[in-house]
Amino acid sequence: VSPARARTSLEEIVAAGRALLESGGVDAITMQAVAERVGVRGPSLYKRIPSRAALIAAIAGDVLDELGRRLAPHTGLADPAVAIRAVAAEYRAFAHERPRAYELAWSHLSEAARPPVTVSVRAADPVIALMERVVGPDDALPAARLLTAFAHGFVSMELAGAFRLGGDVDVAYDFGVERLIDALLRAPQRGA
Amino acid sequence: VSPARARTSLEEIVAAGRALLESGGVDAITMQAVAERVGVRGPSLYKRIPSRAALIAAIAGDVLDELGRRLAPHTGLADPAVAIRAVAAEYRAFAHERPRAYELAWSHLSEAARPPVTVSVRAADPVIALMERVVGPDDALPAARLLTAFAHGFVSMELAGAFRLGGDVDVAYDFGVERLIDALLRAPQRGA
DNA sequence: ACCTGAACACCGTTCAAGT
DNA sequence: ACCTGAACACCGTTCAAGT
Repeated sequence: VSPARARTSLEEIVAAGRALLESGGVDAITMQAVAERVGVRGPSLYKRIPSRAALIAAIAGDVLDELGRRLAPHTGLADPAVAIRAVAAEYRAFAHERPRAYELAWSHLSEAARPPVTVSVRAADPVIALMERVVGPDDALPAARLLTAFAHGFVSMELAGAFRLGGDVDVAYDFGVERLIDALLRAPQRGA
Repeated sequence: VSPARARTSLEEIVAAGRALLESGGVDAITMQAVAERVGVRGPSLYKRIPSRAALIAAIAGDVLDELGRRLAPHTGLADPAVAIRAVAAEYRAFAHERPRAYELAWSHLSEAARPPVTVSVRAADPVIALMERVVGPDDALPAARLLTAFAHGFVSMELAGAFRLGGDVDVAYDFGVERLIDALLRAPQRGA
C-alpha cells in the first residue's frame, strides 16, 4: 500500500487565497474555493493550516512581506529627502495596485504578525535606518512612526473612500510628504 | 384581529450590535445574537435592516458619528496649536476607549459612508475649519488630510499591534503631533 | 404591519475509512 | 502520511402562515 503523497503546499494555498482575494474580495476566500484552486478537497487543507483565520493571517503576512521587499531599495538612496519621497510614492503605489490585499493585511495584522515578529520588523528596519540619517538615532523610531503612520493613514483613508470632499488627492499626498520632509529635516539632530 | 405592533427599532438594533461588538468582537455580531438582545427572533430583524452587512455599516456610521461629536468641541479652541493638540489627543483617546468599534468603523467605512455622505462630512468639517485658521483656505483641505491621516494611521497601527519595536508609543505620538504643528504653522498662509 | 417557525443554502471543521 | 466523503454545528436569509 503506497501512502498518499502531498498534492499541494502551504505556499500554493496562500497563493490561491491571494488570487481569490484579488478577484472576489475577502469573502471569496472560502476553504472550499481555495481547495478547488489547489486541486484538493476542502478537508485536506487542514493538514497544512489549522483554520481559515490562520490562512487569512498567512495571506496578510505574505502581503506585508511583498510590501517590505518593494520599499527596501528606495530607503538607501543617497539624498534623504529624495529617499523619503521615493518610499512614500512606492508605498502608495503598492496600495493602489493591490487595494484588497493592502486592506486585508492591515485589518488582520494583529494575528498575522504574532508568530513571525520578523515580518513587520523586516519591513520597518530600512525605514528606521533612513530616519536615523535624517534626525539622528534618538528620534529615528518616532520619526519612522510619523512617516509610516501618515502613509498608512492616508492610503487607508483613500481606499476606504474617506476623501469625498473633492480636492486633488494626489496633491494632498504630496503636500503631506513635503511638509513631513520639511519638519524632519529641520528637526535638530539628536543623539550620537 | 390586531396587527402585531413593533417590538424594537433600528436604533435598538444598532445599539445591540455595538454591545456585542464590545464584548465579543465583530464575529459576535450575529443576527440571532442581536435579535435575542432586542427581544425578537432572527428573521424579524429584516423588517428594519436588509442584511447583516447593512447592519455592520450602520454600526460603523454610528461609531463615526460619536467620534465626530467628541472631536468637534476641541476644534474651536482659540490657539490653533492648542486646538490641534486637543483634537489629536481626543482622537487617540476615543480609539483606546473603543478599540473594536474604531477598527470596525474604518474597515467598513466604504459601505458605511455610502448612503449618508453627511456622516463623514460632519466629522471632517470642524477640522477643516480649524486648518483654515492655520494654513489659510487654499491648503486647508490637504492640511486636514495630513493631520487626520497621521492620527488615523498612528492609532490604527497601534491597535493592530504594529509598534512592537519598543520605544515609548506616547512619546512617538507627541513627537508626530508637535512636528505636524511646526510644519503647518510655519507653512505660508495661502489664499484669501 | 410586524412576528414567527420551518426550511434552504452555504460554510468551517471533524473524523473514520481509505490508499 | 495524506486524501476523501459524510456528517455536524452554525449562520444568513426567505417565506408562508399567523395575529
